[in-house]
Amino acid sequence: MAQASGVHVSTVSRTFSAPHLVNPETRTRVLAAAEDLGYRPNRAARALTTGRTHNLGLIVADIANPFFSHLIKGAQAHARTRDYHVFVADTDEDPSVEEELIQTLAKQVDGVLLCSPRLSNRVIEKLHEDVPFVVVNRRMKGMSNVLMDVGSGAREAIAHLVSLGHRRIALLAGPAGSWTSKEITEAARSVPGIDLTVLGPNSPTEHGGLALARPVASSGVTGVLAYNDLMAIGLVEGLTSLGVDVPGHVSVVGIDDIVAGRVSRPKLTTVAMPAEAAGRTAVDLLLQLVGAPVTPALATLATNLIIRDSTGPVRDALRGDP
Amino acid sequence: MAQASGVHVSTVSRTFSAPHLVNPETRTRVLAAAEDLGYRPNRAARALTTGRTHNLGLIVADIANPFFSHLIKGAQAHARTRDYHVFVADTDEDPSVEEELIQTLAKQVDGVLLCSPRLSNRVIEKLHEDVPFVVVNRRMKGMSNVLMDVGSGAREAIAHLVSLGHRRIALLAGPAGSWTSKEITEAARSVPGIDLTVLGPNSPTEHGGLALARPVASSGVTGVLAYNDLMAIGLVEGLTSLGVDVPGHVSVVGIDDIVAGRVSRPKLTTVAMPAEAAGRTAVDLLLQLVGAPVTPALATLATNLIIRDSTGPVRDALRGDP
DNA sequence: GTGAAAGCGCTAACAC
DNA sequence: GTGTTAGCGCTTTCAC
Repeated sequence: MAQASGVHVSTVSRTFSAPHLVNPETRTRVLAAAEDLGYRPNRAARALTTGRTHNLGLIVADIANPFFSHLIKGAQAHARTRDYHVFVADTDEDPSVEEELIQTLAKQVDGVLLCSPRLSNRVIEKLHEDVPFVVVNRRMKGMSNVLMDVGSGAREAIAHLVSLGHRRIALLAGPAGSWTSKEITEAARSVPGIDLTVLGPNSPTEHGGLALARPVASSGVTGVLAYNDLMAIGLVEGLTSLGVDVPGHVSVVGIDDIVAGRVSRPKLTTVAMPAEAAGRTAVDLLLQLVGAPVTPALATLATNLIIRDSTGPVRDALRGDP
Repeated sequence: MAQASGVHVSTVSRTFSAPHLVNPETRTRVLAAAEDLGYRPNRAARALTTGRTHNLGLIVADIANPFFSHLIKGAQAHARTRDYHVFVADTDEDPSVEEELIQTLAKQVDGVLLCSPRLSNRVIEKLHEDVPFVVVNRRMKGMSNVLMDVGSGAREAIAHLVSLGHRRIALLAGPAGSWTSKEITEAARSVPGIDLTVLGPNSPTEHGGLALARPVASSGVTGVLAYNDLMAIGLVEGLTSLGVDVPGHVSVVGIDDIVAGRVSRPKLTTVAMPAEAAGRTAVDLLLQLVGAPVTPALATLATNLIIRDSTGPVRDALRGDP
């Protein structure tokens, strides 16, 4: 490449990384040579000297979960516009996998997007010494955070249930170690005048919800807020097959607003989470952290309740029914 | 690290890449030092000399499409067990983005998984000179392929419609450039005794299906096979809001078997595609290609029809109705 | 079994 | 404006 254009390698280098420092004519010549040799600077080699890999790591609990897949889509699309590639990794909800992943990725990326980590604060803080983080859906002091205001979403959801006459309400918690689950639980507990039952921790999947149908049915609650839509959908399935009508006997609210919730019957009432926006925002925060280690930033994204058909008024027969 | 353990760098190197060549005692000492310094060999630097990056590229049309997100999950999980990281990129169905992506990724990975590419054969063949490929859901001579037997799935679906008395059938095609779409179309055309209308190309999304509700309703067909579940779901939504009952007036079959199809009402009859398995298989083929450029392999994965509630018998009133 | 030296492809001073 | 040199962190002959 250097000899193909008749210049020294350093001139080739400058043509790509600091074009203004090279004579326009030379530049044209180098670019032309690059064009027909199909030459592109090797990013790995470049990383070795600059210390910038132009890669990002993105770690989620479950790639196939629609919430995360939208987040990934947003993050990846945004990263690409900034000339960054992104490694995507799935922990399968396993904290030890999460830790291992961060460690092996650390040297290969300029920063990592940690989404809904299940690791303890202590471990996250330790790992943070090796690589910049942006933590999504968890409050971590000293790091940039992208949070969704799921607490107020949960309060809104419960207020909606209360307005329909529900007093005995169940909260289906998410996985252990989930910040979101803790936020929801606290928010729900802060609502006065209701009789709250917290069930969990649970696997945040359709199957996890399905397994809760019997406990929910026998608990006597008339309203349910689930950790996410997948669980809510599983619960509705299970309840229906038990002969419990939704929303006739029990009202169900999910969280996330995934497609499956919009098309299931009854259509799922849910707290919408801006997953793609979270991905974009997280990339922004991470990239500004990479440029110059500034003060960690905190972004909070609004959620909002979408009322559909899985919630309805308490039936007289059940009011006060133990 | 070298001096921390009192040995030369080359010994450290050997400890990690060829442990059997180093004295057990020395090895223990080096490993211990690595442990408390948190040292890990820099993969980018290693790649520079070995030519193996231990990275894979994975390019899909739409990360948020459940079919692809499951494929990604399978590929990524399997890659991790082989000590590979994976870059995931989304083309948004845009061929030029696809090409650019492959080019920037080429030098950074040992190979790429091209899923449902929209590029022309010629361009793919040219790009293949730069980096090994495994192509998923498209037949490409000279490269390893992972195919799903969607042709026989489509035939099975249509046979099912025919057995219910349907003769006037519409096929909702997918995006231009989609091999799968072409396969389905050919398969459908090969079925004798039906009156087939092909509508498309279309955007392979819920919205794409929704937009087809009116054309389908006015076409007089009684059975529909859609390019994927997302479109089928959108179509059902649109049909329903037009007062057309599914499966009363029109029977609908999708392809993929995503969660949303299982929970929508009516539950969607569909051709199940083994997305996760495809991801795993593709990684296997790619890795064996990387080791030693062997003969490209071809893997064909079976599909199967899942009959649910969106298909039913033709109603007498409509039989023969124009 | 281990050290020394060269080199992977690039960038970053430093000369000229 | 461009060439020279050194060096990023590793692997890989080649000696010993």
